[in-house]
Amino acid sequence: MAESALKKKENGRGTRATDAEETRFNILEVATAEFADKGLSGARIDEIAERTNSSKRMIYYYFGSKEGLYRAVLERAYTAVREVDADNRRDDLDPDAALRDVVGVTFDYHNQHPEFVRLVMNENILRGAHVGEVPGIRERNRKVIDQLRAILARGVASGHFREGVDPVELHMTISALCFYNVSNRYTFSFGFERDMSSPKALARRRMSVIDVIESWCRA
Amino acid sequence: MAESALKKKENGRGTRATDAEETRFNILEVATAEFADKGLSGARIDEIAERTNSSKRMIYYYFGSKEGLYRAVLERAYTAVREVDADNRRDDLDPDAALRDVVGVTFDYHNQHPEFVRLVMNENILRGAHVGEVPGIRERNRKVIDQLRAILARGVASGHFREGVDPVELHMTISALCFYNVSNRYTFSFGFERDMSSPKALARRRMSVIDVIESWCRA
Amino acid sequence: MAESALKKKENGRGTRATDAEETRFNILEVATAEFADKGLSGARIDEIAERTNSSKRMIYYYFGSKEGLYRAVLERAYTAVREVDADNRRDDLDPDAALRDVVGVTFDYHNQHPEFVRLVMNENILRGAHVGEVPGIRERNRKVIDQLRAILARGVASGHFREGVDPVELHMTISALCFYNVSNRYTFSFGFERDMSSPKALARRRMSVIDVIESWCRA
Amino acid sequence: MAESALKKKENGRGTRATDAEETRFNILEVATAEFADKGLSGARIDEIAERTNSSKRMIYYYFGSKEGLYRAVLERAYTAVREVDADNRRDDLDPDAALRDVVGVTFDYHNQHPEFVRLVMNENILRGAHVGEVPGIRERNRKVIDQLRAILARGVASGHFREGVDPVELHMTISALCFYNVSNRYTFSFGFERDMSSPKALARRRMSVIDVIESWCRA
DNA sequence: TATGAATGAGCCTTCATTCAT
DNA sequence: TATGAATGAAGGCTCATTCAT
Repeated sequence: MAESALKKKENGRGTRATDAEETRFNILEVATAEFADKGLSGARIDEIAERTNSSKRMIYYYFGSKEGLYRAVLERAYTAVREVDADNRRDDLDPDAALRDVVGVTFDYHNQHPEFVRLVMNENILRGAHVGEVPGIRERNRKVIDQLRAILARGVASGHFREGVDPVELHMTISALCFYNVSNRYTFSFGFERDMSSPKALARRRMSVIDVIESWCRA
Repeated sequence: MAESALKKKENGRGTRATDAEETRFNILEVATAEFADKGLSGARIDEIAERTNSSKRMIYYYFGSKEGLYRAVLERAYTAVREVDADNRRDDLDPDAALRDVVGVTFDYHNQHPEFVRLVMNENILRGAHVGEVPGIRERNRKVIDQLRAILARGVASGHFREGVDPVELHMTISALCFYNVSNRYTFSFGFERDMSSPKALARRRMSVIDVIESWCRA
Repeated sequence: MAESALKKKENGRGTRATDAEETRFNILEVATAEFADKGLSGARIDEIAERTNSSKRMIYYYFGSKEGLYRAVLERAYTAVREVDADNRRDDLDPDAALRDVVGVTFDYHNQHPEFVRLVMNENILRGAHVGEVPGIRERNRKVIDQLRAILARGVASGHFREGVDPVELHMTISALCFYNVSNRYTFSFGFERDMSSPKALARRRMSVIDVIESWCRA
Repeated sequence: MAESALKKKENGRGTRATDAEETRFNILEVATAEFADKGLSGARIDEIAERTNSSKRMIYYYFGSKEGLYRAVLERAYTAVREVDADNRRDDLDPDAALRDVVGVTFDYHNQHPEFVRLVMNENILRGAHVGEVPGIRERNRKVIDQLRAILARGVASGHFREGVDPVELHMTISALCFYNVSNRYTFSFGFERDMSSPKALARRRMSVIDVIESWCRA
């Protein structure tokens, strides 16, 4: 992660700047957990400050306000996703395997990052009030769509996939299936008395989701 | 809706009983909007009271606490869904048409009831803290699953559907696709610059979702 | 007790009046317990009403206000004491035995009626704001003092008691010793790790108190 | 008083720390008056805050809750008593004079500190719910008992006092007589039409109380 | 850069009391 | 006489934010 690197960033003048970045980083870590846990209105500045290595005053010093801190948290979460996607190169896989890989990786990321899912849920509760101020989201998404479009094109060319699958629709479908599994875990697993968190249940669902996507694209 | 009926419930003695139920009903309506809008912690009892025909004191008279009111709202929302499902009889449709109907109705319900979607989102933010106290959820869900199981069985028998589709997985898939379209509307439509609310966009997505489900079940 | 008699008071017209008195009586019983338990400000009208056979409205119907009810409770408690004192005739005892009897009976009454002690405590917390409106207190007290004065006089005449003991001072001394044992039971028994409520402890303290009074009056 | 000393506590860095203690002290002073006046349930946080040099918010900052403030007040009152007792050395007085001194000082303290008496009354109304959390009470009391035991022993040795007087019983008797004179002032002075607050009345009662104790212990 | 103290506005909740029937 | 519904005022408590040092 980029943030880990920041922690040890050295400079010639001493340790001051590094301390500042460490403080910022530490606050963000704590705040991410809090906002993901309770939402914007449910989180408490006092509680965040308490779990921090620094103080409440520092939160305002660095982030200006509760909303400013929330925005910084949201941005950091989206940035982390971007980095994951950027890492993946699938040009050497055949279209079908590439698609399965995209779906699988997406599924795994959501499960491994419930805090991201919860932040996005909360942002939608707020009707996207702050997402507009997070830079770079659209660029990242275009890349994601481009990648899917390329895979689809290769699949159509190779006869694996049917024509007419819109890459944005495809992404929305993948995203919905992966997101829901984490976002609605509590109400669904209670209401349908079905475990959704065990490795076994996740593995099974993972396969189902891949299967859904594949059967939809197949020629 | 059942509540509308209550409003006019007649009794021999006059209108008193009806007034109390009207008050309760009115509070629930307003509270549903508020909790769906801002979540449990974001909603304000004062604001709910203001938009009500009665007073803050009456909220506590009838519901005991903010959480008590929230639970009543949650229960009412789930009850409303149950009633919709119960109304639908699909025995006279062929399996394929029945399945398409189920998906379409589910899709429409979510779009027409964003407040339900938002309440469920919020309840998941709260890690399902209150859903356990809403009676009847599991019974209703069993009926939903039974209905899907029957459709799947008929489809397998007629050769339309493949074997091995688990009805709970199927429901989860349908639900995810319909839910996400409303729940993540704000972040998705911003991030991918795609309209998700216009009648045209909804009609298109509705078809896609039906198509996803159908192609997954098809033999 | 006079109140018990009221419960069954019959009249020619039916049961209406009796019901009313029963209601009043029942409210007073419950209110006495509540006010003795929590004090005037700590007691809750709602809770009193709940434990009553009737309703909150009836409390206001019969007693006008929370304070009115409190005054009625106070009056009833003082009336009960009066009746106990009136019952006691000690002319046939020798002065020493009579004095011992007065002290013993007073000690026992306080222990058997902690609710009376607590009501008086509370009234003193209120700086005696309502005791002035309770009729008959002074008359009763004059009788008590007269009785003590007579006993002292007989004792002086017989050579048992010294001269110069003021009957009001004597009553104050008796009262203080009997009252404190109940009123300060909680802080004292905690602070000095001494049981003050067991039959054994009470019997011992009873003897001490009698002894204190006796040795003070003895010639 | 220890608190007065705290007000001027000096430190090298300036006056900040002192300000905080002043605020705490000021709140405690006002709260003591309020709780002594109205009891725990009768006291109003708003009113306390108003009479303070600081604000309602500060009360919660320093004491957490109304009960927390009440406990702090109770502790301070008990601490003050301890200090008074600790000051008194009576080894150079003969047993009789020492006992008279103990009783007189106790009598005076109660009269000069009605707020202490009222706090203890209130705590007993609450059935000693908080006294257990006040540290040091038992230690202080043991010292008081030890002192009495020593006086009694000296008196028995010198032939002034009889044997068999239990020091705890003695303390209870002294305490009862001194406490009652303040605690039941309102109901008693009304009921018996006797002044209990004038210097003259107090002086007279003081002598009586000393006399009661003395005659009880005398050989 | 850092910290403990302080704050005003507002939040959830409760109370004694009254009204309509 | 009796009851459920309703209320205004206030009570305890919490929040995000700022100040003094």
